[in-house]
Parts: sequence; C-alpha cells; structure tokens
Amino acid sequence: MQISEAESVVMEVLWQRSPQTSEEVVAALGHRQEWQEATIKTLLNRLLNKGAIEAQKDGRRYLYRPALRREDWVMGESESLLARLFDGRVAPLVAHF
Amino acid sequence: MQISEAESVVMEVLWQRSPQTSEEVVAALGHRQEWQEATIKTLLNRLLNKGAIEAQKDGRRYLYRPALRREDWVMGESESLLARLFDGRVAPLVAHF
DNA sequence: CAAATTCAATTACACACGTAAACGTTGCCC
DNA sequence: GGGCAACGTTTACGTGTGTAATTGAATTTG
Repeated sequence: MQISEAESVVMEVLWQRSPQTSEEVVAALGHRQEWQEATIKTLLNRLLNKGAIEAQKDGRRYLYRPALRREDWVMGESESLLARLFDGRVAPLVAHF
Repeated sequence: MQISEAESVVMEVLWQRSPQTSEEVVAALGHRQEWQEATIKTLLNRLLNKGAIEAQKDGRRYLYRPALRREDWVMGESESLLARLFDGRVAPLVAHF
C-alpha cells in the first residue's frame, strides 16, 4: 500500500478519529493546511481507490474510515527506511541519534 | 536536496567508492539492478543537475563523486521520518522494534 | 581521412503526485 | 415542483520519477 505524503496527512486525520465525513476532514485540516476543499476531496478519492480507506454511505454523504491500521503503516515505513539506510539493522539507526 | 529512490541507489554506489566513471557505476550496479545503461546515465545526469554529485572531466569521460555526505543524507531522511511518524521523538521509534 | 565506436546530453513517454476546478446527481426549500 | 445547495466524481494540468532510446560530439581504428 503506497501512501503519498499528502495522502498521509489525510490518513492521520482519520486515524485520529473515525469515521468522519469529508466535511469533517476538511475542518480538521482547516487550521494547519492551506488546501482547498477540492484538494482534500481528491486525496480522499485517491485513498479510496487504493484501498487505504473505506467509505460507508450515510444518507447522501459518506463516512470515511481507515482501512489499515496506523500501526502497520508506521511499521512498514520504518522498516523500509531501516532497510534502505541502515542495512535493516536498528542499532546504527539508534546510534545516529 | 531531494533524492529519489532510484537516484539514491546510484548515490550508494558512489558513496561506496569514488570517483567513478559512468561505466564503473553501471558495472557496480550490473548484478543487482536490471537497469539499462541509459537509465543509469539519466540518473547520473539528474543527480548532477540537482547538485547531489559532481563531475570532473577526465579526458573524454567524466569522473563522478558525491557532493554530499551519506551521513548527512541519512540524517535528513531519518529525521524526516521521525518527524512524520513519531512526532520527532526517538523513543517511540525504538519501542517499535 | 572516413567509418565505426563511445560518451554524455537531449528527448521521450507513461504514470504518480500536488493542487484544484468543473461536472453531475441528489436532496432540501420556497 | 423548480431552483439552489451540497456532495461525490471526473477532468485538468504542471512537475517529478522510472525507464529508456536518440542524438550529437569526440575519439579510435582501419
């Protein structure tokens, strides 16, 4: 599951609380993000298409929720970095800080 | 300095030993990578353009060498991940393994 | 010297991404 | 019931990326 940088920002919102309508997601991002509403809609759709989130119809709108656990995503990202930069070993990473 | 995934593979080769001619880089990647020679040339050029490597003319060919230390790149990547996934704190990262 | 070889630089092309507007459909209000 | 508002969906567009072929300049070779 490939989640882009911008997409992950939306994921974080849904991981924090879910389900949420697109409107709520927009509101949640409102303060920190300079995105137009349309942009967030696009990101929600891309996430839907790649199966990273699920949508459940609620009347005329949808409720969005993550389809994968943050835990797993974080694990995947971390291991990927570890493999690419530290030959898969944790010690050198830790030593770096 | 933004280095893409594919580009970083080339960087690793140069970090391991430098300077090297493009031919040597191609040879170094030969076994593990399925890339055409032209692909590697492209990556070298993109790295040159973004200033990640330097080229020094040696007769009719060039000798390529990194323009940034692996150390620094690794640090940047690690901190970026730490910031994005672990709120910048190391402990949770470590706990994850 | 002409032809072939060898490099690097230029051009190509499809797909992902960031960013967003336009469109189409459904439901609410007057 | 007709028009407006609110959603989600589709389309758009520039840039980055992966992957590579083509071109052009320089050099070696016959």
